[in-house]
Amino acid sequence: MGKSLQNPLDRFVEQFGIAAKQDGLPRIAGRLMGWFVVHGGPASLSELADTLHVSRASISTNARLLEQLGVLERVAVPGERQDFYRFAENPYARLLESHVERLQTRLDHLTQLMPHVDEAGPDAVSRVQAMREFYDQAISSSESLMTQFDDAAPRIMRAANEDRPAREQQIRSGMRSSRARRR
Amino acid sequence: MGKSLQNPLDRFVEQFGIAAKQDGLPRIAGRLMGWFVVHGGPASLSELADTLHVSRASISTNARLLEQLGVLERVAVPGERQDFYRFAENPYARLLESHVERLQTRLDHLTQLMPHVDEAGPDAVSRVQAMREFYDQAISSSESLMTQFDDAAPRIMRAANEDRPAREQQIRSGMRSSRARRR
DNA sequence: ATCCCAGTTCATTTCAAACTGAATATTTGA
DNA sequence: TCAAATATTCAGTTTGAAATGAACTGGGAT
Repeated sequence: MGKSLQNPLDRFVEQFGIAAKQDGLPRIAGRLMGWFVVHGGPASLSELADTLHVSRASISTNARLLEQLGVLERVAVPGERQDFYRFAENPYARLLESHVERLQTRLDHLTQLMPHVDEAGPDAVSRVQAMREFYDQAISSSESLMTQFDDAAPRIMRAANEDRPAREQQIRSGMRSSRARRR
Repeated sequence: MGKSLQNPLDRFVEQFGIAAKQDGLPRIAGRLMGWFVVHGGPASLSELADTLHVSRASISTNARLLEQLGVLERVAVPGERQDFYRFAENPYARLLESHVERLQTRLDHLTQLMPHVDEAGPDAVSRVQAMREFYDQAISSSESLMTQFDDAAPRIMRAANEDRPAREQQIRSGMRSSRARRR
């Protein structure tokens, strides 16, 4: 069993499954996402259930979850009755949006705490303030990152650069980076 | 049962516990962290086990986990044999470091995939490249955020501003922010 | 109208992680 | 060195989420 570890593509799918668990998503959602990163789609639910060796119910549930998160999109294939999903053209802005929402919730908790924390002493007040500041900065940072992956605003800019592919700048700076395999 | 929901301070501790689960930490680790944000410490393991109503074993394990993450510090209290923990002066840089490490792992997986992904077609190559770029940017963003909360570099700056408290700038900009309770 | 096909929902099962109590190790003080 | 106090480790239990199979729903086609 576990024969899939040989093939690099399958291995990647499994790695994504593990990674997903680490940030609170079901393992199957991660494997689905990994599969679509590689294979793109469109793919039907039955197809996916078959290749990932999980029940159709799980695929259905998790595909809809990923659709919710903006990672997958449902597309119609002419002459086919089944639902098809494919990897969204640009899921990144949406992913960041979800991330920001989580951070915002934490910040809200801290803010709700503020009026009551003084009864725990003046140090408590500054600890909470410092943490609020941290989340505030983290949110700003993620929002700023979002704009780099957002289709809406950049579309205006892109008019002036229509000759080159939309993502080229991103990809090039990725290539330039020496971050690969460091650590 | 569940009487703690009345007190805002306890409620906050529980909220932190839930939040911790969402990013893959044990619930008790989150509750501990929340408790220390409010109460600061130093506190002994027995004390913590008592006030959070969990076993001493769990406290021990999770306190060490948080120590590992740089959230808590072990301190000696004169004349006491027990270990005492307190909230770290500045856990934020460390927290970001852990976050960056996780992102880096994902990026590594993508990089390892690169040499094999072309067999899935040219679209696969650009999807993986786009995702690598996303993680690359996310890492840069978090690292840049890190510098704002890092004690090491700013310590040089601070020499010129020794008259005012170290965290003041952070706190003030937190006050200025109008992010609270939006959404 | 009825049959078929595909997707969703739901009750149940499975499984992994968290938590616990007890045993063990370690440290401190006499 | 021994005894007392404290921390850690570990085997077992509990818990909750994830995954499943089966029942249900809806929507085309015949």
